[in-house]
Amino acid sequence: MKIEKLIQEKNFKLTSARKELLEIFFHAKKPLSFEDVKDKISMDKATFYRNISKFEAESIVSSFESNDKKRYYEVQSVPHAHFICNICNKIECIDGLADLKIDGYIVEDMILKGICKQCNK
Amino acid sequence: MKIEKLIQEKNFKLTSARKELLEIFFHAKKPLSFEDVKDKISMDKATFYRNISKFEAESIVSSFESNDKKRYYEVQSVPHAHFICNICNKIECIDGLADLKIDGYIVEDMILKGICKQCNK
DNA sequence: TTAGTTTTTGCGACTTAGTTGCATTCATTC
DNA sequence: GAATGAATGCAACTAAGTCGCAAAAACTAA
Repeated sequence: MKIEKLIQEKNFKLTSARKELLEIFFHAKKPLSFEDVKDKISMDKATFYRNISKFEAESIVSSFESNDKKRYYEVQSVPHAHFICNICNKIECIDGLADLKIDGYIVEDMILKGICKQCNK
Repeated sequence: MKIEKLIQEKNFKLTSARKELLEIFFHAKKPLSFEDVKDKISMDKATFYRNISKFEAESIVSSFESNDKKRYYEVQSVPHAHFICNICNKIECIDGLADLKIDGYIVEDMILKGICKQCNK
């Protein structure tokens, strides 16, 4: 099971909270907030945030703030941009954008805001 | 005085809170949060947020969330991107990026995150 | 100028995402 | 299968932003 292996590689204790969390994030098609996760599994928010913060420190997940004051998390995989709709607040992953070079800066993440396909009809 | 005129054009009452706020934002070189503003002038946060929200509704200012859970505001002028440093959290305006076209979407804003010039030394 | 109406302000109470301290429970190691 | 160090859950807390309300300021017309 690759999730168990990943946890042990990082020298984290193998707890069911961690397994459940990573299970959810590895199967998610889009970034999730704590609210999204707690609808799927019962977990104290302190446990969620403490584990997520460890996962981020180990570069297993990455995160960003959306329009709704919530932070969204996803498993780090292929670099891609995120589109946040200013009308419906939906978050979508956008692949295939050439990565941006700006002199002297390292661009690690790109967030686009505007009007999504659904709302632009 | 262009600020007075602007307020009156929008049919807002000409109060000193509004004049002071717009004065600050028109002269700012980068987006500001409420915290930044209250260091410059004494203003109740409710007054700040209520006025800012009116300015946004009238497209006088625009805003985005940063890494630090705060919202940053600036006067709407030439469209440009923002760079947020993941290390020092500083926000910079980035001009001269070609605007991105994505089929079916309207891109209104671009936020880049990564490592800024200062931190990348 | 003033009297009347409406809008804005400031205060305090509230909301909500996220954090922290602490006692209990659990995973690991010998 | 005990010892021990880390992880969990709970409750209390923090901080950005919102809301209701009474007082104050802006505009309007006489």
